[in-house]
Amino acid sequence: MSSTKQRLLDGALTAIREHGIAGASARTIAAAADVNQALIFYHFGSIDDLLSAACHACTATRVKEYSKQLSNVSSMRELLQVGRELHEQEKTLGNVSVLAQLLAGAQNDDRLAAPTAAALQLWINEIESVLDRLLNGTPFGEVADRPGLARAISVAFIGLELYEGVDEAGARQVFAALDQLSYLEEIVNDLGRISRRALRSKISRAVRKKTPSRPHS
Amino acid sequence: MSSTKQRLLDGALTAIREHGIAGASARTIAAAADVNQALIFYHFGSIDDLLSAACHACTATRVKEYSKQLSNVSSMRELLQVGRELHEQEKTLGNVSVLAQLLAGAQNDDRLAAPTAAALQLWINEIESVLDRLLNGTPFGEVADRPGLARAISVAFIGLELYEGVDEAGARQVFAALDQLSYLEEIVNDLGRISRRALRSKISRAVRKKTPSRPHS
DNA sequence: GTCTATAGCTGGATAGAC
DNA sequence: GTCTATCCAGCTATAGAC
Repeated sequence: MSSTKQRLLDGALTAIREHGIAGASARTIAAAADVNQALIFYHFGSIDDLLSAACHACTATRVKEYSKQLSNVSSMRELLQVGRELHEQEKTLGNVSVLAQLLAGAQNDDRLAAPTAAALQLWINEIESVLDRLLNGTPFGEVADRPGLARAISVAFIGLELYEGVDEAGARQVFAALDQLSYLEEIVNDLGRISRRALRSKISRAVRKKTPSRPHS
Repeated sequence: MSSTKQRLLDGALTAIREHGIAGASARTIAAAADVNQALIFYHFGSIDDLLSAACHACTATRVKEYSKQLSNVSSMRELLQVGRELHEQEKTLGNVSVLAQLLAGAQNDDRLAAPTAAALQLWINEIESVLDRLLNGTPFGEVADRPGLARAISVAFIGLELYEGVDEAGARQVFAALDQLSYLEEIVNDLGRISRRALRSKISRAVRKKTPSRPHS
């Protein structure tokens, strides 16, 4: 990989972190990369394409970094703990989630939408495989919509990252509340142990009685 | 209220919805408001101040609109249903959450941060009062961190709004999964009825045994 | 591959006539 | 309060020398 290309990828991330998606221009990116501005177009064709490539590379790296920790997670509480560490690291790295900025920018830029969705999907896949492990063997696990839950967890985290930027104390409170909530999982599991079979059939019935959500595209 | 001021507030929202926070410039806003560009500075002083005022007014209106529905909510499932309606309406209104765009912009603009946090707080307060009603009398309600949970729900919703913009089908899946999850609430309540006192003490013990999250600032 | 230079816009903000 | 006109900084993108 040509060193310039790599510098531009890094510079794009720096620019997003320091100026947000709105301020990630050819000039700020080139300055952050310490590279001539015109080289962005030579190597990537457009700003959008550079941002997309940078976001994908950055996300892939971070998913890999956390993949091992996630593979050791054996409860919702532990998953939350990993989320907390990830959140702390994001804050240290520059107080902004690159993915959240791209998501915001993608709302009104069609060329950014698909690459951003693809980057987010990397996290979703990772979370889904954690859920697979956690839910196997539990009463709820037999009927749980794991892809849906994985998406819910991932996008909720994005929202939290954005919230952190405007209310740090509030974000801490969210983590405290989720921590508390995660204890309910164990309690439900305990209760389940009391009459596991009854619980299982109750869950199946309750969940299935609702209008089936037909997959749609 | 001078009609021009109101037109500018509306125009700012239109511009955010159509172009995102990055494209909400004096010129696009003035065009959407059908008002001379220089009047933004006469009436509001700066773009940031206009955006802040518009965001606050818009959020206050929408909170009021949904306040009655929220006051009738008597279960998590119903709360989710209101969330779904709100989400559908946002989509119809222009496929973008104004608050989410402001939140993204506020990450790197200090003058936007506090007003955005204040607007978001309007939703958080509303959700918190719903939680107060829902949790009163339940075993978990006695120890639940309601302000924290209200924030968690609110910011998760913001994340979902952003996700919708890049993956519509994925967002639908999230709602389906949450719907499914919301049935667990009833099941847990049922189980609780079996041995309510045992459950209550179990929850209290479990939740309190963790490191107390000291309020911090 | 990298540079300078520049075209052609759009940005926030202000001055000053009315 | 509203308008025109304008300053100047910043923007994306390209042309063309090296």
